Amino acid sequence: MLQQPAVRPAIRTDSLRPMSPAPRSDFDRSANPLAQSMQLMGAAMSFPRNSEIFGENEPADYVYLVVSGSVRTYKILSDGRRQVGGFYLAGDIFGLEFADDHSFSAEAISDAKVVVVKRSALTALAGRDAAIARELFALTGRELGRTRDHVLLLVKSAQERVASFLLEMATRTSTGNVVELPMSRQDIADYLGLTIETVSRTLRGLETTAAIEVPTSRRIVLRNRAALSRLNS
Amino acid sequence: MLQQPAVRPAIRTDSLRPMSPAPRSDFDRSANPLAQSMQLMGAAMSFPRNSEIFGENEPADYVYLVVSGSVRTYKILSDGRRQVGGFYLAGDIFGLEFADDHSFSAEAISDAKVVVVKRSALTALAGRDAAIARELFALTGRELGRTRDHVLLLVKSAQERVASFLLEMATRTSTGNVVELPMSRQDIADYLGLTIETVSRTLRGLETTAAIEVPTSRRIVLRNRAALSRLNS
DNA sequence: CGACCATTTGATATGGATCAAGCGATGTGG
DNA sequence: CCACATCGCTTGATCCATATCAAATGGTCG
Repeated sequence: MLQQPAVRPAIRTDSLRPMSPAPRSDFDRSANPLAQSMQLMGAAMSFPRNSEIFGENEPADYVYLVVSGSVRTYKILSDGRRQVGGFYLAGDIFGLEFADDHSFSAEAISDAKVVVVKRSALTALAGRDAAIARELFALTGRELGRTRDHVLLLVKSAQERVASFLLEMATRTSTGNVVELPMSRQDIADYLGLTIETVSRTLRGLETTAAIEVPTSRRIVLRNRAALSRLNS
Repeated sequence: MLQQPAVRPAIRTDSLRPMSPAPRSDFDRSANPLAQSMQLMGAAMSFPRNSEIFGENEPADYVYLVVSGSVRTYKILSDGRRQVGGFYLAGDIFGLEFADDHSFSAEAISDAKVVVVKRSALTALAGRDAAIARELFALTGRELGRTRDHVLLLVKSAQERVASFLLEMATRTSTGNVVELPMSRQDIADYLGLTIETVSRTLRGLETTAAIEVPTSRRIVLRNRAALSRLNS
């Protein structure tokens, strides 16, 4: 059901160092002033695939910017099931909290470079710089919007959930009609509130109706966006 | 399935007037500085039961504070189903948006008094008053937290959803173990992503196990919170 | 090559939806 | 003030989408 027991490496301060020249998938940090500031203020860290970045109930003293790779946030429910709260790709900011502690855990989906900024430093900067404050507020608003969409996703049929997910990923990665999924079927299932079997079968179903192609399990080609959107609700 | 077609009264400016002496269930506005400011800045309006306060896709030019009564926000999905986003009781603020338009509709569940504040006025005030800005930010954080909890709710079993809902309502209304529900079974069902039949049967089930009592359909007595919490996940 | 792990595929079980009545409270017109 | 219509809720019978259990397949890495 749940995948491998989470490795839990201590945060490795030896990997704190200035960013090296950007590898291919690094985020263009000139785009977003908040991400830009975080780059300047923060420390770059590397997290190997499946390693924990922070844990639920740990103090939320840092905010994180994905430079490369991708990240999932999740929560383990009392019955052992895992609910994935969201996926964060290069350029995305995660770990934003309003309470003292994190309400989710975060793990690297693939080897990830992340810039880590002290939350207190960020709020202090927001106090001095109104543009940053606005940006931070807007970011929170986007996170809220995304979470509201997640709620809507979870009341739809399996087909609708998978179709919505694919369209969302296509928008976020914007590589034409080819979506490279960084996450496993289990991650997708736990995000959509389905089982891996249902995700797999649903993808197969969409392939059968020629809405998508699945050349490899991590690569999906959208063949008929209109059909997917029609399912989208 | 969906209840009566929404009445759609124009906003009645004749009800714009200073607050009269608080009726019994009015919110104690001294508690929250943001609510306090909204009281001062805003106009009081009354909305009859089931009337629309704002509609999805309308410009989000106002923010709302519930003075008395209660409010639901919701969205109609393409297949006609309704998803309730949340319930807002006296003292709660709703209608907060970060885009130009509302992403949900809002209706009065029972006759409701609401204070309406221009969004631009509120953001202007936040620009001048750091305490208000903080409060607004914190409010957004709470809304985000509540929405994240809603996500977690929707992946649980019917029993767990209903139990969680009852516990949440008990916390929010804090009338000991007696919960007076302002909303219909249909409202609850659409919030929990279930049908009214399932909500009804699940309440009956909880009653059978002596976790709750249901003296009238709108009144629930929590007899065994521990049992409910155990279901809560 | 062989082991391991993710994914797919198949067979069956089940929780909640759907369809269909029944029931009780509330309000309305005669 | 009663008979009756209405509406929200409950209860019952059946169906179906997705979960669960089980096994086969395929890709990756030592």
